[in-house]
Amino acid sequence: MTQSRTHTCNDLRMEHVGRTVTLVGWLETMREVGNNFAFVVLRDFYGTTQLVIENEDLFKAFKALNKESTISVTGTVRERDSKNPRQATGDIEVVPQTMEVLGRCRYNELPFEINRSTEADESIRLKYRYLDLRNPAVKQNIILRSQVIAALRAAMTDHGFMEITTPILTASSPEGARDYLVPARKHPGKFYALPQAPQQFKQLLMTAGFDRYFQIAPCFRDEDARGDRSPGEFYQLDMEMAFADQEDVFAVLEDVLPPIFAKYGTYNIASQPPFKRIGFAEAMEVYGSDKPDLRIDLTVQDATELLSGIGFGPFESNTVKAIVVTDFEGTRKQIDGICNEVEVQSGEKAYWFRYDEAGEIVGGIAKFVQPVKEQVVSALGLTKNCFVGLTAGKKLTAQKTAGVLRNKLGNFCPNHMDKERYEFCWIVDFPMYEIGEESGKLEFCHNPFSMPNGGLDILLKAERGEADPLTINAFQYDLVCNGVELSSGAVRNHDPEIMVKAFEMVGLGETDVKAKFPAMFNAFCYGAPPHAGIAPGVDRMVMLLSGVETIREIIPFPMNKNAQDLMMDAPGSVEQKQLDELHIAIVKVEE
RNA sequence: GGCCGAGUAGUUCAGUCGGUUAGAACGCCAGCCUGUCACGCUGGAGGUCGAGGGUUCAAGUCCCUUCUCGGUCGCCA
Repeated sequence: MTQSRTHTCNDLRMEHVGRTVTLVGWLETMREVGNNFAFVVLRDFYGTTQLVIENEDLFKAFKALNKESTISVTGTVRERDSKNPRQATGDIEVVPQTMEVLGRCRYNELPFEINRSTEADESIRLKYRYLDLRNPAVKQNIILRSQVIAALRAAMTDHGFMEITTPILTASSPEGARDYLVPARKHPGKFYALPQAPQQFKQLLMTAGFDRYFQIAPCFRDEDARGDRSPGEFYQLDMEMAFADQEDVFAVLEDVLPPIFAKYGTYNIASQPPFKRIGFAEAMEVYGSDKPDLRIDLTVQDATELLSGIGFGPFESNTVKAIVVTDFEGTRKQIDGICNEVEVQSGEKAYWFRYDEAGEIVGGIAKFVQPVKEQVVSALGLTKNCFVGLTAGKKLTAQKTAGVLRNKLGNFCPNHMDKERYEFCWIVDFPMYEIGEESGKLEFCHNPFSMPNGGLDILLKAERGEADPLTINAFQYDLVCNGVELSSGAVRNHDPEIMVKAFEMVGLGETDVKAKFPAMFNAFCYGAPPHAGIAPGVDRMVMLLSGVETIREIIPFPMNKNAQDLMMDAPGSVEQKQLDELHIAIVKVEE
């Protein structure tokens, strides 16, 4: 019978000296110093403890073991001759009298060294994720994830929200991302779909009379991966409130998120409520992005009138945007580097000139700016030793490129960006409709569930030609933190009549609404409460808090870029019998 | 799907102008070492240079094809 542990590998301190203890864990390393004498590092979830082997039999037993075997040792705690201040248990060591092997590691060579696993090739880390996770630094991100989720649950519950689970097997939704389909054995030729989000269910919960719902909800979308977007599945803090509007939703998240960011984040400073609110149009105009990083104090100015006619080709009959950077210190090479990065990321060129110490326009496109120097200096408010970054193109292109340039300049200039904090903002007043690039016709800009600002009246006005549909805003909002889009939400359209009218604007009608969202449309005909909600991405939140570069670092068992689980070997083949039961035939398609 | 980058020992990488037996560090194995903690010292094993084809007297290196991985754009209402 194995003696159970009396302490963890992070427990023992000077006060325990002289005690007999039992520790369990993984054999991390063995340092032989002399004959029949060695130091062993034992590691468990909580930490590490040094063992000293002085006994010949034990020495042989340990030497015969491969690293990463699990063992149990019973021995005496002793003060160390030479203490290690970098180890929590560094003042003491344990002298084992007995050692029992609990789980032998069969391999003397591992795919990578545990404590340096992050340096290994990612495919190998993913295949041996259970070894990768033994690395305390890797494990820490998963611990953080667990703590953040626990804190979110507690905060939401405190605010009167109730966690309710919604179906994982549901119906395919006609719009949005590509669905993951599941064949229905009892219904040949038909399919379930995994939910892209619990969107419709949470709105139905509101209609059913639940007042405040939330869920740490798994969402499934069959779209290609990114550094900050895991393929296949991700988690949202999904929430919805009945008889509530935009202000109610904002108030909840402004209350819930800052303390959690301040407590668990790499940086311990977070925006205090109320978060800054920026209209979509203003965000594009001033920050060149609908997810501005407010840690950067630079803004975009319009310089179309000023510079489009100065004879510089790329500016000719285009919108021109300028970003003025005061007290700029950068070499020609660094400026070229920034412009090059902008071009790689946006596909558009950035231009520049400087207003130097002597009050001269120099560098970049200075030659073209020189003749209008006085106007430029006064219009852009230039002070000596200024850098001016410029972008051009059609309005949206010039704005977006300026947004990329703004980020690059901010990250380059420490005096224009205080990185060590979390800056939240709301982006509000998204347009309800846009002209589709391919169709050339009016389309929903974001999603058809949002309530138009102005309700039925504004839609009727637009129908009568008294209002431009492109100026209609939706009660829709994004929460942005440090340039990352954390979530989208909206006041929902809970009125069947307004739903139909909203669809009619884009050439659809009641039949389409009923066909696409039958449950919701029918439900709303039985008396629906006005409701609003939002769904911050849990993975992105944890990513921001931990400061890691890729989303895979904060997912316990991530898939690779091609949506494969290398550890479980998924997706994999199945037996013919399974396919037969599901009425599925595999057909080879010639490319 | 497009573009960019990478693929050489168990791992991370180097490998010049195409030219001798493809190297280093860590890991592994053996020996030595009684206060190490990235222990140290000595020695050793370990390679289909992602795969296939081509050019050449000669290819890790040049050319073509292809596979895999990562980044990015498309995509993600």
